[in-house]
Amino acid sequence: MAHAGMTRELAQDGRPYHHGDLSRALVLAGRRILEKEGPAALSLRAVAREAGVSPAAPYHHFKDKCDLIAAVANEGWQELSAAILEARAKAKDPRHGLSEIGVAYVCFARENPALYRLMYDSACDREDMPDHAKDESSGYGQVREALIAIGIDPHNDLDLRLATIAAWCAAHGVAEMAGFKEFEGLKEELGGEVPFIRAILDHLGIYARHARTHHDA
Amino acid sequence: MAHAGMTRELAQDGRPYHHGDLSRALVLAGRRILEKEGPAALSLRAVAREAGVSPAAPYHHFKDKCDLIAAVANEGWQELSAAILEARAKAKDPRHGLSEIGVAYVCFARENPALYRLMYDSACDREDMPDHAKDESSGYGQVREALIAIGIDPHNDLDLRLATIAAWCAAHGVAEMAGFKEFEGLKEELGGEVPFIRAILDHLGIYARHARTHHDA
DNA sequence: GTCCTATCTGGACAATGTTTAGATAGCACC
DNA sequence: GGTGCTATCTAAACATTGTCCAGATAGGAC
Repeated sequence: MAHAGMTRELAQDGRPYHHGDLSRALVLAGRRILEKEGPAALSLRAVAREAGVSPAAPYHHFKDKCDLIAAVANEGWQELSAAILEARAKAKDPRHGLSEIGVAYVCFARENPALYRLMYDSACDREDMPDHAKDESSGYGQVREALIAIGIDPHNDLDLRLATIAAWCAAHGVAEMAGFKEFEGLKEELGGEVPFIRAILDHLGIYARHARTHHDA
Repeated sequence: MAHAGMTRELAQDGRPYHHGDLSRALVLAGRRILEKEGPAALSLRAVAREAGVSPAAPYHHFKDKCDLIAAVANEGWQELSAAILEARAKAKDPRHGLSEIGVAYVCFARENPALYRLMYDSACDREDMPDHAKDESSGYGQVREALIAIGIDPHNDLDLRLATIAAWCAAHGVAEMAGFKEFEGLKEELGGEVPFIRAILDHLGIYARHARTHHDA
């Protein structure tokens, strides 16, 4: 058989199953294609090709093409969560926590634009926020604690919820808009992309609150 | 010929060419499909079918599929511009202008979710903001004037530009996030979608500034 | 060693974006 | 008023995509 050699070749590198952990390999292949060839090239067949399997193979691990890209998106959300966690931990003054979260969020989106769009699209297709955004320990919870550290009354639940959503909306908006090339001049004026992001976020409500209390003090 | 009758039928309503103003007809067909069957169904062939022409016909009016959907998106931007203009005009107190713009922007996106996403995608594919957003008389200019009315120093060009961008980012962020079904409970608590949108925007920097000056006064 | 089941392949199908050659019709010109 | 020109449209074809199905393959349980 022609593909007997192929099977052996793939089995050589000690993978558990027929072709190893295809599920994982497909997700990795998907990200590779996304980064190198853009979102338009991210087809099921291309992913299968990149992983070295037939076009039908992915259907044993994912119900759909959507299901596969949802898995890729999920990886993205995990990394974003990690970045948020790290950013808040890195802030010396807890009052800067939210601001750092915002910068980290936007920076992640700017460094992985295609992935971020995939992440949002995938979430929005089911009209449901990704689990990692809702998770207490990584997304929603981190923002809420940062807001409390800034001075939002933790007992005013309505206000706290609204502020959390607002912070999330603002970060998403900046993340997606910051890519337009109209802003390149402004970025240079401000000395780079990160200062630009900070400047925009500073104009946005809760993100500016630390600045205000800072100025007031 | 089979299509001779068809041609006559379309020529009856006084259109200039073979099948009339196909360019326009295709854009309208595109929007109809987008509304009724969602963005996934918006294929070139489906649009041609809906307009009653062959799959190759659109290529005489649009260079690409992208070019066609860009035309659909362009219509969307025009309507959004009109909505913004109207919202600002309707505000009694000029200090409420920006706030009204924000609500109108988000409401438009919520009423035409598929179209709004198409608009953003189409703009972001060429990494270039849509012309209507940059236009002095409809997009950028309206926001800037509303900001000046709110008290932003018109001579501080850097701050004015940053504030304009921030306002745009915030509106975009809320527009896209407001669709998640996690917020439905909150919307009910606040008495509908518009109050919800207002509440979020009020937590976002410049949109809240009128509220602050209002409270201060 | 034999069966079971998960996993993969090859081939097929409909649908899509796009191109090509050829038909059609409005328009200018003689 | 007929003749060509050119824009517009059709029909047919091509490669590619998502998806499904029958059959091959192999790891694990008994």
